[in-house]
Amino acid sequence: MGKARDSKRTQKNIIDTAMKFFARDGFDGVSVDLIAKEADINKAMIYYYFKNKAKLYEKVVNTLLDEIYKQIVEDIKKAEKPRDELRIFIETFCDFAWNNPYLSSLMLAELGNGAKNLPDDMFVGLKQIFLLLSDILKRGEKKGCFFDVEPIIIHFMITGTINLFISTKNLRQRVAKELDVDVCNDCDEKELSSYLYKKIVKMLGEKPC
Amino acid sequence: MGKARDSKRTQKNIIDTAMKFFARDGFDGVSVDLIAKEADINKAMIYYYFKNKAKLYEKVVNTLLDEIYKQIVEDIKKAEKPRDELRIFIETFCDFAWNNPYLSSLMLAELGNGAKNLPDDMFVGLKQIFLLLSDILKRGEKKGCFFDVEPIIIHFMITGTINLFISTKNLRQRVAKELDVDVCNDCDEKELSSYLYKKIVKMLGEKPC
DNA sequence: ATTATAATTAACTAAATAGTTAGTTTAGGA
DNA sequence: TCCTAAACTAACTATTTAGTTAATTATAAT
Repeated sequence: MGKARDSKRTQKNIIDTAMKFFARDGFDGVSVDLIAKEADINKAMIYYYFKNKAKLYEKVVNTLLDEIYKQIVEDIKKAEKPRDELRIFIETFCDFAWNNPYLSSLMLAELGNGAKNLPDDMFVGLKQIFLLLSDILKRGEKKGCFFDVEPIIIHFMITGTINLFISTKNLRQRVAKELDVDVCNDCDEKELSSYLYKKIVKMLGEKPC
Repeated sequence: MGKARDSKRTQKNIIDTAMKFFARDGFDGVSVDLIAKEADINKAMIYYYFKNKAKLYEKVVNTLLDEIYKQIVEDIKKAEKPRDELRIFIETFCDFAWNNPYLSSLMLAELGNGAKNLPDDMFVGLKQIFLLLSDILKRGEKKGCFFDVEPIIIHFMITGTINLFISTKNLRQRVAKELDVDVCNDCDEKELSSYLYKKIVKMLGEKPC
């Protein structure tokens, strides 16, 4: 029944549980005791495998950012033109965040507080993703496909919007129940990404390429 | 020397200090002891005036959201056409957030975790601001000034981008130092809001009105 | 001046917290 | 089969935490 000792499984178990609670309650909002209890392991195992709480958090964020980065790099190979690259960047980011909703909460929390929980060599993950998009936009601009591009702002417009949309799912339902106002409650990730792409292209697009 | 008893001043002092630390470290990241120490008042005063930590947090968020809402409502009176309203919404939001940088961190933190720290009757502030923009966009759409508007997404594109840009000031400097890449470090709030307005109008604009 | 009340303080409690330690169990190779 | 190192446990410590309490000081109206 899988109760045998298995360090890989134990570690994954810890990371998955930690991810869930860090995303919901933030770094300071979760106790190591709780993570241990929810993961159904002895608390000392967390210190055994991850040294301390901060390192565990680091590992959690790193894991997510690394996965999404690799996924985008992989998907983007299919693209030929800058617009396709942009579309795939948006689609893949959106898809991944939709299916790993902890990512959005964690990214917003980290960016909101200036990545104070992330040590110097660790916010590499955030940089990588930004550089990927920045590169797409700049090459596109040189080719004349995009114009008047301010990469960091466009980056926030895309990833920020997706992260906010996903992490406010419950909040938006709450609003919709109380008010007679459309907050796109029935929109899924495909609709979000296609709307976003359409709008961003309209905003940046010079000629179609 | 202003050492005399003054309940108003004491309360403001507590709120201002709490705001600063809640923005930096989040609700769970700050202790009441620290706030008291930094505000140079006795901890019991916090409980005397605000009942408990959660209520203090509520007061802090409420204060900021209320101020910005009123400011936008005030400024927007000058507008005549929908595009002017949109421009003023962006400008005022941007200006206020730039000069009260705690707002951005707090908004991102609250939205990121689904406003779990905000009781039901309190995320009114967030709703109000959204409804203001939503109204501008919808009326503009009816008049044929904007087209294909999805209010909640546009709202996140505007406020999310501004909040992220402002709360990542330090982070962006760190990135710029390490990499040879432009992250708009010299941009001030005027440049941010004018770029944003220009792009949003290009994105939504049907005819100029 | 007296008094009631609002503002303030220091010292306290009980629970929760991150992290440790010393010892025990298990699996797999010799 | 025995031995060793990795995987695991229970019980602990020292600190920090939110919140309380009872007593004290200042203020402003009578």
